[in-house]
Amino acid sequence: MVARMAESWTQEDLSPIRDKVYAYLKDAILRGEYKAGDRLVERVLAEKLNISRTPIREALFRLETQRFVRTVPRKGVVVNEITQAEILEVFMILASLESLAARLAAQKVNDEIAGDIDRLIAEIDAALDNGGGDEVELNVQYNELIGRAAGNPKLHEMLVDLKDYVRAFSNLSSALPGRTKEALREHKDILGAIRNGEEDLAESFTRIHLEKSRKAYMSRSHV
Amino acid sequence: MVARMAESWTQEDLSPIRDKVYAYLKDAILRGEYKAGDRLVERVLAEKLNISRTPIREALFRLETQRFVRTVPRKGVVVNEITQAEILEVFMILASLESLAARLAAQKVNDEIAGDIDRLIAEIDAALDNGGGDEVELNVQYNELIGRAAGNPKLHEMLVDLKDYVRAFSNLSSALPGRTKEALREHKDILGAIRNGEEDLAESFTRIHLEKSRKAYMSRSHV
DNA sequence: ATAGTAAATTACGTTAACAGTTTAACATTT
DNA sequence: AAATGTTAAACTGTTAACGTAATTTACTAT
Repeated sequence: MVARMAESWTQEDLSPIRDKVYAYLKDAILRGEYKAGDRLVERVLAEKLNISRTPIREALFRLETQRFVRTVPRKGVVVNEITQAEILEVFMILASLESLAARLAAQKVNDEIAGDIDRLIAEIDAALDNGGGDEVELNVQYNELIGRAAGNPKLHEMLVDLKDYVRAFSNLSSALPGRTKEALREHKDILGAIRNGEEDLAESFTRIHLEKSRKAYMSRSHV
Repeated sequence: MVARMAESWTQEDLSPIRDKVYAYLKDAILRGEYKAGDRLVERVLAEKLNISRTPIREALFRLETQRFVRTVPRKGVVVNEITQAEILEVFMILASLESLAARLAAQKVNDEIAGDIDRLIAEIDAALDNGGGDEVELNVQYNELIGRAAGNPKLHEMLVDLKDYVRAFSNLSSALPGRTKEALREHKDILGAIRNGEEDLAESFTRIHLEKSRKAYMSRSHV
């Protein structure tokens, strides 16, 4: 039938252009292609992506409410420059919310989640032995698992946003060489505590983990 | 000088229309003028406010990223209906972040903040004696004070957003008759703990306060 | 009378054009 | 040569119009 083909086509194309632009720009900022202070000129972007200015503007407004860019009235939008102080503020908030998530996950752990945790721990072990693996992917899985286990989608969403925010403005993408392995081990400890339903331990481990991450970031950015 | 006059004039008119529309719509949602499920038709709003659709759209996009409305592609935007579960999720997050703020405030308390706290406590006492006063204003002052004392603007901003969110979708504006006085007393306890630099106490009081607020909300919404 | 279909209406998605402001270059004057 | 005034280019803010998809309405045929 033609209808089905048309449906799959429109389905693909149903997402407004603004969403694609938003994804493109956010990714570019997260990857460091656009750096703090860079101007994002609507017409330039419109020509580059071969669309009109409107979807660009709409994407920029979304980035503005998430503080990735700031718009100066009548002047334009620039990639936000962020102070070290603000990053430390976010680390503090992250510590609070991540430990909450860990505690909730430990409270609500069940057989299904436990199985998922076992699988992820096994993958982490393998990565630690083989000296690497895809740490980024493991990190994503870790966050997804905790988010699901905590049973609080709103919390998960906020955590994702906050981590994106930190990542964008601290160039944490290529983290410290020794730190990734350490982080994996810390994740293992947290997952183990959650698996056993030990709320207090899961929360403490998470707080320690975030504190170490913060120190690693600070020692790096002071160079 | 002409320059100063011109400056104050442009200052006034510098804010784009979209900001005014955003303020108008958000206020309307917070006041309950637009309720969950109501459609917000761009053209209708544009005619009502005597402007074109574009600033309307821009304001709606901002409201969308803050989850006050949701837009269905090709259909339009409606005021978000929120589940009870999600409100409870937000209460949990609020408890975590507010207790963090209270702890930080207690850590960083100084003479200036202590003086402000004393003044606010005196106002609360007066309100409690006179049987009321402007509780809403006292609430705002309480939040501003804690936000300032905690020295974490990002945290303060998130708290404001989350509270707006809860307020919009729980019709908490006209709270329970007995609850406002109780809340004022709890605020007093928290402020006292902060004033004395007692971190643990400030955090505990805040957790208890939020837990009571949650229960009050739940008992109310189950009617 | 009902069901199915076609037309008209509605409303969003996008584009293009216009208006107003800011920035920058340039010329003029001291 | 420096400073100031003027002009032009660039960019955002806003409007209006067009295209398209979805919904509703009305009409026709059974």
